[in-house]
Amino acid sequence: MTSLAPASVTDKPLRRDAAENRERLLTAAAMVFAEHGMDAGVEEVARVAGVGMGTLYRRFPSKQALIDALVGGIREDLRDLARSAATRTDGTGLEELLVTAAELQAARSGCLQRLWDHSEAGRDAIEEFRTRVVELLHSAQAQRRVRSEITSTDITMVFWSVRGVIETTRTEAPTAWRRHLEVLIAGLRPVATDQFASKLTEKPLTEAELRRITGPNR
Amino acid sequence: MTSLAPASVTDKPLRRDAAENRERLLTAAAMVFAEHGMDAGVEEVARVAGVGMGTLYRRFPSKQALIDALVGGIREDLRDLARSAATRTDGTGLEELLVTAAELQAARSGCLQRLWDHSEAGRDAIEEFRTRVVELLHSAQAQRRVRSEITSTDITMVFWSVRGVIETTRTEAPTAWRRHLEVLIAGLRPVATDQFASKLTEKPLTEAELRRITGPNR
Amino acid sequence: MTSLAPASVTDKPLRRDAAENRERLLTAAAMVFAEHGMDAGVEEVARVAGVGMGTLYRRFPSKQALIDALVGGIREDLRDLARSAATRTDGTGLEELLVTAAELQAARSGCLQRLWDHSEAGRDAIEEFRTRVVELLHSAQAQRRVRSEITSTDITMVFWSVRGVIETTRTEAPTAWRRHLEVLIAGLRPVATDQFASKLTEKPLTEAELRRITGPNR
Amino acid sequence: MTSLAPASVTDKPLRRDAAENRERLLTAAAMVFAEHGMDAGVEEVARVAGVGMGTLYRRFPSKQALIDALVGGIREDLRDLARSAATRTDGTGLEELLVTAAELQAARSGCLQRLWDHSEAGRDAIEEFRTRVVELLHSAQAQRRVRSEITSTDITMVFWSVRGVIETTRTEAPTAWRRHLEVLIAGLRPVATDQFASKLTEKPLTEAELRRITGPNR
DNA sequence: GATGAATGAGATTTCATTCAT
DNA sequence: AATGAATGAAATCTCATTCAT
Repeated sequence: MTSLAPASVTDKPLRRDAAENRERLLTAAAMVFAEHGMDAGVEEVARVAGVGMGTLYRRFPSKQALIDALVGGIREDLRDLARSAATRTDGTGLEELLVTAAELQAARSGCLQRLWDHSEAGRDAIEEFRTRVVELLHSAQAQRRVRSEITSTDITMVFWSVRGVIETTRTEAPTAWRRHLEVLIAGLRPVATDQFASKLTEKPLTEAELRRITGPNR
Repeated sequence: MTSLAPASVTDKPLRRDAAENRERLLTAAAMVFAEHGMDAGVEEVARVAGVGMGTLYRRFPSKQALIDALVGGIREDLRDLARSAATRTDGTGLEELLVTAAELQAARSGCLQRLWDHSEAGRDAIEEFRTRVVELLHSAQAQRRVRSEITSTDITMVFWSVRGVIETTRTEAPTAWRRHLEVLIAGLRPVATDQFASKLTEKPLTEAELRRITGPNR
Repeated sequence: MTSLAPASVTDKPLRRDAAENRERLLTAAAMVFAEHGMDAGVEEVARVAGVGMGTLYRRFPSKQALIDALVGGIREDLRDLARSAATRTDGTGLEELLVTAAELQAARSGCLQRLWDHSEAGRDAIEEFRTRVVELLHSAQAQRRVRSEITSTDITMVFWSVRGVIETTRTEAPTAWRRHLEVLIAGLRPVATDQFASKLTEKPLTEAELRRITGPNR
Repeated sequence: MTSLAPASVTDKPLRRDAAENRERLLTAAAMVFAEHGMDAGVEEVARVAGVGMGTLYRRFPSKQALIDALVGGIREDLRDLARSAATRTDGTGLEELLVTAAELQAARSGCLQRLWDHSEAGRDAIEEFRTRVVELLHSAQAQRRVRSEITSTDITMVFWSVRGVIETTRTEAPTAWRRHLEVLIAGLRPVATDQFASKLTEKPLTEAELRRITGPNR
């Protein structure tokens, strides 16, 4: 997993102390937002990071920018997880990704509601992530680990779905989502031709709809 | 489905106009919170309801109380949906409830994050709801519509899970959750004995954990 | 002289207490800004007005809006002074206006630097003011009280010029501008044909330039 | 005209690079304050000067000190202009000074409001300036270029007055003050004995008042 | 000596709640 | 009882000044 928020390659590198403070602020923000939600004050974030308010605002020009940096970092981590999963050739990469991405969401709860929305931060990363998901899905389907009806948007909805469980259980049962994910994966499997075989009858979420949800805010 | 928020039976009945204002406020709050989230101001709620701030605070002693009333109403509606599903005797009641409860969550998005937490509002309703879920699950399992490994906490997590999809898609694809719910239900089905049969290996969420999540805040 | 800030005719009238607070805030702002400049904090304004911060921000959505209201009020007062001066038929109206407008600037020092700039507040009033100045100038010239070379922009510059004296002297010699205005008016008088007769050689400020200075900010 | 801000004779001379930085900072400050007013941040000044914040604060212990240095420089320039005007023996020195001092104010707009106040910077220079103005006035009066009623404080108010025009017009009509100054000078001329002869009736600003305005802050 | 990051007090603005009309 | 104006604590953000590198 990469650092919380690597400096963009186009910006001049930060001085070492500045970069350190940036990391501390992102870590602190992750903690504070995870605990109190994104309504938590920036003062608390600065306090936890052990820096002054001015430092926070020197590194991030607004609270929103801080949140964006957090979200961007998670999205880059998601991309890296997808790359890693893509190295599997036996069709299990998708399942690996479902698990590792859920672990990531569980570890970074606190700004998950921004993770899947229009926000610009980490756009490239999330685009690559989605491309990898398509490939991983095809590979899984080729190996008959996932039935052919399933679309990549169905997989994307699994990430959203897991988020709902994580946010509800994070405090009291922080690994409960693992059980739920097993049920979800079971739902993706090819179906035996039996009495209650669950053929999907609803139309999948279209790519266009997905882009309206996660794509750039028009 | 019951009224949005019937006065508790222990309170003296409100005058008719007062009761009307109460309903208007709850309806307005549902709309406003659905659109702007619970960070929306109470002034906006009062404005949409067409009443003054004083009236809002006469009916609900705090913003929290207003939210609680909303949540309580939804919980009572959930209970009613469960009662209704319980009238089915063919084992399909659980599936009916999963769908109707999701429809309810979709219609009442805006305070869903409070729906499944500790809050006191509608406690009795949510307790009865859970009892009914247990019965419905047993009935479904008796009819082999759901495999025996599934526990009632697994079902509860389905509600939480659907919430994640609803919150992400409500604006752009308000029925997308239906497709996802199909996948989820497929995951509950008995598994054919084939290569990738999805035996659940993770331990289910325990009743105790569930109570720590949704039970009274200690 | 009109009230500090008459409610615009298009807005619904304020409740009496609200209107009172509005006036108190404008009066307080005039005092505070006059004393400490426009850098003075809004908290001080609220304190002097004897109201809470929230009240200030209920009446004026931003500090800028408060300043605009002040400026708009002064501009309306300027217009009224011009109207009043216009009732004179003996050519002395212009001189009356120069004096009364200076008195007004002296009484409302504190936001004078905004009085003559692009700001939108009281635009109609300032436009009428300028029209009246043209008429008053013509009348004065017809009576040979002002020499014919003088343009209305020369008169406008007299207002700006007086402001410079007022701002410098307001604390220590609050009526010093009266003497200076006499010198200025002497400079407007017809010139006897003597040795150092001051024919004006510089081109006057054009109307177009004047509008770029005081007109709407493009 | 002297350098922007020669080091005080009592300080040890600065190293050449330090002196250079000092000049660059003063030049930058003049530009920045002229454009954005004295509310402009010191960071902007340092940026324009091409030095770091630390350097700025090494040269000037506070923002106020920077402004004082600017003001002091302008005051020394004013003194030099007065000295230069004093070389004229034909009574036109005063008029020359009025023009050149106005040109200086126009060129150094940005801290004009501090130029004529209590601030200590360049006190000696401004004192000499005032002495020269008295001499120049007497000379002009001896040559009948200025009428005898005019006092030196009247002349001082002309500088303040011109400032008002410069500050209002500097962006859009940077030479408009020249026309106004002509009107002002006309107001100083001896008056023909005609109908509307402008005898001055207001008492002039006294020396004592002037000192309260521009003298040391008690 | 120069740099620019860090500081934190103070500024503006918001909003849940109270209260006079 | 209803209204909406008033309240003020708390939030976000700025910037003159200090300090570690």
